[in-house]
Amino acid sequence: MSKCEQCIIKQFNALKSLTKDELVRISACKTSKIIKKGEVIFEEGDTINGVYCVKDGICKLSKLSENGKDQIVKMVVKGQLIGQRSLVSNQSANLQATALNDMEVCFIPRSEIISDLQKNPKFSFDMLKDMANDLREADDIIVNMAQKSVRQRLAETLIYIHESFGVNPDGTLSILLSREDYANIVGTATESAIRVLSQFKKEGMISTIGKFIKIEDINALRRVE
Amino acid sequence: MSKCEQCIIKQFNALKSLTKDELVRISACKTSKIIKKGEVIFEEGDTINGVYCVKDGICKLSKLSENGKDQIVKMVVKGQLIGQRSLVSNQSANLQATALNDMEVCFIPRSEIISDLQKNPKFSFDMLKDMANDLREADDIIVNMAQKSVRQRLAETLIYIHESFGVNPDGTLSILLSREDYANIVGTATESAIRVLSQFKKEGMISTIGKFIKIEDINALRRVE
DNA sequence: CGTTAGGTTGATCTATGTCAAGTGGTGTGG
DNA sequence: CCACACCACTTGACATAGATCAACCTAACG
Repeated sequence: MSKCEQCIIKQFNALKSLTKDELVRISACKTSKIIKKGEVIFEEGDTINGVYCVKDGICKLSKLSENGKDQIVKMVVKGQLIGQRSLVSNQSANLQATALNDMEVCFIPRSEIISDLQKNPKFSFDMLKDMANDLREADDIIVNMAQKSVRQRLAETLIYIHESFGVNPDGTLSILLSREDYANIVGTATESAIRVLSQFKKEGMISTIGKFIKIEDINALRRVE
Repeated sequence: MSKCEQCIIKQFNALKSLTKDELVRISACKTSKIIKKGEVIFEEGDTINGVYCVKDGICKLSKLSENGKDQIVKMVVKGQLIGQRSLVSNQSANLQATALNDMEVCFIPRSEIISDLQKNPKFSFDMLKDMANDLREADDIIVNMAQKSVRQRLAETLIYIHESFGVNPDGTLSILLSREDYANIVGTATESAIRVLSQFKKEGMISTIGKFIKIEDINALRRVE
């Protein structure tokens, strides 16, 4: 099993602020898991008892509503942590995490991390920063949900994915989402998302290569009103 | 000027985890302000350079969207802090804070608080908990926005206000909001909010006493689909 | 091959946004 | 103290984005 103190992934999250000793200790009790595409890492109500550090792959955090849809709240990629919120507040998960890719994650049990949070102020300050950032994004999403049209939200989602998660060599979005996933991000019916996407295609803003989407005119997408 | 170490308000927020010495130091450099109803404490883009501790009154945190509406994201009452997010991430405010009442707040400059955050792990852990809580609420709001009707959201808003902020002696909601405020919380047009409220009234779930709203049948509100 | 899941399109229906008109209360300046 | 203006509120009529239901298509996969 690889060692946390040598893991480059930690550069991208709060774990970078742990001391070498702390990392060695964590390394000793962490477990590494492979998660298949589509598999659920944890669901709403689960007691997670630790955090996951995503070494590879992508997952979505979503929440089921009574009407059966699940709203995607955030996407998490390589380098980020999941489960911090539950860890800190010591509550069960309020979101479900589902792999969108095959993933590789490390699980660090609660007890280890909590003691570090309480002893290493740099570490907890870093985690605070991450959470502050998530909070800001969440607030922005609330405003978008309330005030923008499906068309606008979908355009922004495409731009966001393009800019945050990058593209494949052929220029297609590196993250492959189903039409239903897109609908669940913008909070609309699948058919509506489909219609808007084909509209974008007709207007030349995007194209499709197989199942993949390629953004052809990002500025046009930005101009969508 | 009153002293932080003796202030009972701090019980309700992360400041309770500061040591007596830290509180004395903060007390020495804090400033106290009276803010009139309707006044803006800070707006989006402002560099706040500190946190506000709400000693009395209530304010709304909102964000303006391009179309001119401002979406209310959170309401803050006596005992809570505002500006933590910006403080931690060292960014300008992404929300506007507006007093809904006459308020009394203490302003604590950034430099003081930051050093405590970096030295006192109990304090930063407490703030982390607060922020984790905010984040959870924000995620829940996203899901509600995406999946529920205006009628449902408004019903839930009334319940939320009733349970979180309490009632006056005559049973009316202690927080007085305009119809526009209600609309801006649920993210709808003012006229729509008005219509739904009068519907609730017609159905006997709420009544009005002057400008105040009284919840008559909270279970019926809970049952709103 | 048949079966299945995802995708697409068309035809409605409905919640909600928008515009417009009218009411009542409240404060201000003459 | 009145009249005016202003603002929050209310209600009606209408327009429309988006949900829902249904049919069908295509590709993957046993």
